[in-house]
Amino acid sequence: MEEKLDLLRQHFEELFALTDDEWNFVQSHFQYKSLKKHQFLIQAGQAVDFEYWIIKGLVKAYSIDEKGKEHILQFAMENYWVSDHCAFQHQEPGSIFVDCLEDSEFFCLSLENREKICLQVPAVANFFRIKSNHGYINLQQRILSLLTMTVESRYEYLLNKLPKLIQRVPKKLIASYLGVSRETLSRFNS
Amino acid sequence: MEEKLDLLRQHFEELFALTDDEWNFVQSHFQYKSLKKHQFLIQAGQAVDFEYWIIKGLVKAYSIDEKGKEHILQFAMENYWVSDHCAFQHQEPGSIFVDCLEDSEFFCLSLENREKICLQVPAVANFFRIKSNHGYINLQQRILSLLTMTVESRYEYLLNKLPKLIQRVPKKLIASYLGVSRETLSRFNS
DNA sequence: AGCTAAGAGTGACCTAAATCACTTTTCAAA
DNA sequence: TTTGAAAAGTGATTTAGGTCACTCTTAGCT
Repeated sequence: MEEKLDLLRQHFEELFALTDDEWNFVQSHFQYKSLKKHQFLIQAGQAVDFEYWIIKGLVKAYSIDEKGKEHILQFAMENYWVSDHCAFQHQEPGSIFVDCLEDSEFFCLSLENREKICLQVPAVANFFRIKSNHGYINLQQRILSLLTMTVESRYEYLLNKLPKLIQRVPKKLIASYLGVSRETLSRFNS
Repeated sequence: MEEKLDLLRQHFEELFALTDDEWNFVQSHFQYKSLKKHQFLIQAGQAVDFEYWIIKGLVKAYSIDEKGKEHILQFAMENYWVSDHCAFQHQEPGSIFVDCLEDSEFFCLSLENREKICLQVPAVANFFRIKSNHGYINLQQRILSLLTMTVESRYEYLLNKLPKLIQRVPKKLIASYLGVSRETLSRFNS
């Protein structure tokens, strides 16, 4: 467990250094969780008590439409943060699912604890500020790619941006992430 | 100008209170700018020196594809923050345009000044942390709406979410925001 | 008030991608 | 090592939405 917490500390300190005292305070607000492939981290309709930092593994966050079709909002792996951020922030029942594509391990942070460590340790507030900002920028680029690019160039762009991800994820899920049918994506690869 | 700065202070204090000293420090890092309808706040290819808080007015942020077609990334009005966040954060030439749909006024914040006030005043770091988080949540919902909803329901959703905006913006721009052609949107309205 | 230009509606036609149906390949669990 | 299920490929058909061309309407400007 010590090494796992070290990874988390390194993750924080990529942006802002923490004193040992600060880190001890911060780390005491996380709890550990481990799940097997196919298990759910978050289910629509249920309370979303945590955001999760992924120590190891791979998950998909997705919503299911009226026709039962799955739409991938995000893939998240080592060093990523994942949650139903909307439900988490407003402390209401979630509307998306998050499940494991591989056996995965997480550090869990409740909203109360997040606010506590942000108010207590300014470096942590700044960490999440910068992280959120990066996330915002990424989502803006994804929106632009959905609005401006063809399916084919969206796929190439993703291949280029996250090559390791593609190896770990079935193509039908990539298709869903790109907003295109499995069949159409298949016709481009070949 | 005093009343305008008061508006900005109110905006900050919606989330976290500031002492008068803190506020004086913070506000000294902003500068005022005013533009007429059709003038550019940001142009692709040029440096993006600021993020902008909108005191009054309405702007559109958009990118232009190879065919010269405009794709709206964001509309922003009173109390919104707008920039080419990606270029701003990385201090590189921008890739989007922002221009005024109405005469508009702004408070401008440079990256250097933003970091300065965030490190100096934790409440400001927390303010931007929460704001970024809200922005992230909004963009996730927009992505989901692009992936899961039909054009018609995306339009209804937007009408419902930002009714005042629709009144101030030509429908062809709404169409562009929704990722659909002017003609197709027109057929739904009627 | 009159004029220009932008915005908006609408019909005809076209195309990219969805859908459906089926086959082939890959992989993991018994 | 077999075997059943998930993943992936592919052909035929359908369809939502794009594009083009034109008209009608609205809003600034002088």
